[in-house]
Amino acid sequence: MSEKNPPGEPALAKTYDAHLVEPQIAQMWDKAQAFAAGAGARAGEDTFTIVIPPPNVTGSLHMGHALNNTLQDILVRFERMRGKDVLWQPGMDHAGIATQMVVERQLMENQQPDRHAMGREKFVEKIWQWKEESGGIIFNQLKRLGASCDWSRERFTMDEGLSEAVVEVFVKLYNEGLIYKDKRLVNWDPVFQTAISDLEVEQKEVDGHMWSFAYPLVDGPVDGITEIVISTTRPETMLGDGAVAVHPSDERYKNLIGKMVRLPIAERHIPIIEDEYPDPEFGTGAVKITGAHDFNDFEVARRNNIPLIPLMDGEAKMIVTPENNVPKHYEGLDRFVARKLVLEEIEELGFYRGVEDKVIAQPFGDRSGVVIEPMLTDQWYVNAQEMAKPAIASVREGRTKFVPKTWENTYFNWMENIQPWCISRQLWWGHQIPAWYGPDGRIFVGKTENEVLGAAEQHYGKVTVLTRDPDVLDTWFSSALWPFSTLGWPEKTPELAKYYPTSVLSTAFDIIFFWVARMMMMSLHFMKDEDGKGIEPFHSVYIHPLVRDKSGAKMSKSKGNGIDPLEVIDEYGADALRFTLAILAVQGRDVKLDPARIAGYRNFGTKLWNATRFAEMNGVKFEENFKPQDAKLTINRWILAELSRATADITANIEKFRFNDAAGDAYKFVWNSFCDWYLELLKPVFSGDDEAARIEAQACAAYVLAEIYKLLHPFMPFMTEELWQRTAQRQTLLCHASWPQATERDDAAANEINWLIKLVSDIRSVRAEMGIKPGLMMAMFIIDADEQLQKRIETHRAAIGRLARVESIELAITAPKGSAQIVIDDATYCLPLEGIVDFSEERSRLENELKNLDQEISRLDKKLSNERFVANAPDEVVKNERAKLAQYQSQKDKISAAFARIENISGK
RNA sequence: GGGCGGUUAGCUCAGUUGGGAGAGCAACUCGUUUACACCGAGUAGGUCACAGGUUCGAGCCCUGUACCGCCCACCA
Repeated sequence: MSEKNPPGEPALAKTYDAHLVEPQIAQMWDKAQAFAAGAGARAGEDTFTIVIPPPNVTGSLHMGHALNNTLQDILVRFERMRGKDVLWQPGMDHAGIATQMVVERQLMENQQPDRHAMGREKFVEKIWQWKEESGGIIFNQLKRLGASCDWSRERFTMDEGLSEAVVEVFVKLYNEGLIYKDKRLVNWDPVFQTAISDLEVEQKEVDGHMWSFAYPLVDGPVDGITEIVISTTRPETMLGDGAVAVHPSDERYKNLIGKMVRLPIAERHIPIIEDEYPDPEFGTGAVKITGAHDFNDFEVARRNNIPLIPLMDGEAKMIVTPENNVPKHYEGLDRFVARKLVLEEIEELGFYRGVEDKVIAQPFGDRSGVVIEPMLTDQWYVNAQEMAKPAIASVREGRTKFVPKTWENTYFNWMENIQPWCISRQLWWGHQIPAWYGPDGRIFVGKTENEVLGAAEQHYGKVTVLTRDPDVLDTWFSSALWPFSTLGWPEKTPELAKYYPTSVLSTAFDIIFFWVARMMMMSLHFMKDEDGKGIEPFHSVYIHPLVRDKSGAKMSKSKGNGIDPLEVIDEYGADALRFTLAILAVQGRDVKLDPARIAGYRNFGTKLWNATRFAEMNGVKFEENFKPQDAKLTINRWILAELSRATADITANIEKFRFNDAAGDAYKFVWNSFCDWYLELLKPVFSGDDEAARIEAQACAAYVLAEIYKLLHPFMPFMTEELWQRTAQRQTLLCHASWPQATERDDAAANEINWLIKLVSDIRSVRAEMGIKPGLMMAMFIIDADEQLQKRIETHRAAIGRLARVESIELAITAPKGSAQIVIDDATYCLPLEGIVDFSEERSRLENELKNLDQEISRLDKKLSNERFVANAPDEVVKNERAKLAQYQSQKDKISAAFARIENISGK
């Protein structure tokens, strides 16, 4: 007689302590350099590269970062386990305006001299100092999240190599005529006193007014008309008017074209011109033209040769010049103060013609939050229209794909209407533009000062002093080079050869224009194959959802509804946060994050932990020699089949970026299949007399657990690595273990266990509905049990007994008096209830079942008696429906019989 | 003004080629049998926004309507 197998003392603690484990695991990975480029790769496999969207050097981790980097890490860990040569390239960008802002504020707070007093060189030095001390804290935060970047390869957009790339690109594009300098209107931020690009301007609707002013005709009435009335939402700009425009078709003004009007206050004479721009239906149909402070007016002025008359300085304060002839008392006034004054004076002068309230769209600087002023300045531009062409073609022709695909529309829409990209910024922090000016203003562009000095000498015929352009480049200019500059370009490094092009880019939709589009343009221009064709920087662009709070509002500091990922990690662990974000990351829909969900998925981790603990208590040990295909026990064959199915599903879903489905598949397999049924069904095996069965079960459980650790590793890297290390003498880290393979499934075993699950569930339902005490052991009798069923009963007698609280199972010809009866397939299972419960309960239960069956049967009946269905539907569908109907019919017969018996017994 | 997305259980959402409406959470009823109360067993809950159409058959495809959200756009 073999000895029972008593549960052993567990070595694992009762609950998992993320706080304790995560730093230890992180350290272990770090020590092993587990995430270095190519670490764990198997020979003959492809490379897999992701460049991290570089966070701002000033940044700290918010939920959007947590989501994006979790998803990237899932991909990276998944591919690494698949044996690929993986590089996840980390780095950050210098964030021109943001960083300069931070340091300037710091100077102010410490009552130190401001940057102007300090001078450029010292100020930039100060920023570098700030960067060393407080920049890049986000990297430690990403490490806490478990991001498996190759941290040894960290880059910074301002470091030496990347700066070299920037200069190289600028000079080349300049020489090709794709970068040029131009004087035109730009979006000017009066707070930061720099130009910004269109993308950094946010149009917002605000309550405003539209005022009307009259400009009198200089040479007296025409057709009885003495003045022309214009409307404006920005009265102060009238001081800079260069003309009044009307539509050529506008009969009202036909005879006024070419006449002069007097501009009040500025007391200048300006012409009435015709142009297609004014809409005769809108307002008075006459538009004032302020070419130097309005984008539309600028175009009108340009094509009609109307002078552009600037009114403001860099702080958007009024200036007085001979050209604008603005009265002296306006000098230095803020534009909004000047607005009031113009209104007052116009009214005093008698030219005021009314006002109406109006919602107007106004441009705001995305960083400064103040109203942007269109200003006439010299700036550097990229000919984006030209560079967009190959970038559009790549997506059109499917060489780069967006996921979800719908974002391609957004991409095309923007790319096809792209405007020149203003790349110069009047800041000090950034890549200074490699352009120098001669005494006559001639431009010399080159990689180094020596290079341009040589060129200047040649041009002027003597050594000439040049002045360098003080401006720096838009931060996005250097970010646009990220996929190749981080790999060493312009040097021909082995990394560049190996890891470019990258595989996937993961980012938020609002970055498509800022970054994705520009990486496409730059990469296609500079990275060429042997035939000179541009190579796309990545094959897939995954656009991740936005994280919102649980009621759908955007998380923001000002609203105070943000959830700090670091606080979440402190409370629940990084694994819980990651799993939650992954299972919520549905394509094409925002993530609404409810903290309750995080607790729920933390529980999932605990569940797995305890499953391992339970296994350990029952002598489950990893057996190198266990061969899943040789498993004999039905229950083992079943769980292996389920494992295979889960493996296939999870793999396919990660490949498709369906993170929520992948996480959901893993969740269901672990909790519902493995814990709820497999471990429960193994309990009698562990405590039973069949030693061979026990040994196989122990090995199989260990095997499945190990596969679970692998499958969950991309989602919950810390806990799974910990369990992996603790459950066997492992030669490898889990993060380098081979990703599971789906195998052939045993359908017979699946059928058998599904029957068992159904039987146990049904018995439990009946017991609960009848109000039978949970502890009460019952007898069961089976009618119409065929040979196969009898065999199954023998196999699973112990399991049924334990899980359904059934102490004896016997065959019978008829149902014993007063039984509850369950019909599964062709057999009827009877639980004698006499003396235990009232039969009215059982009667109504059976009635209910009959009602449901009748409904299904009549539905199918109707369907199948519809000739058109039988004629038109595929044969297979019709066959299935017929089979279902037959099954329901037979089930109905059995239940009717059971019902009749009950009626007999209760003597009703 | 143009474009995109959404509307499915009390809440948050799945539902990938049209073929018997699903999950998690919450609720309710029970409960400690070899792990886990961060647990187990069970129960209830839906006119798939609305109106048409295509089809043997529609949550899914088409048309329209309503409401919500987002993006882009220069009406002074």
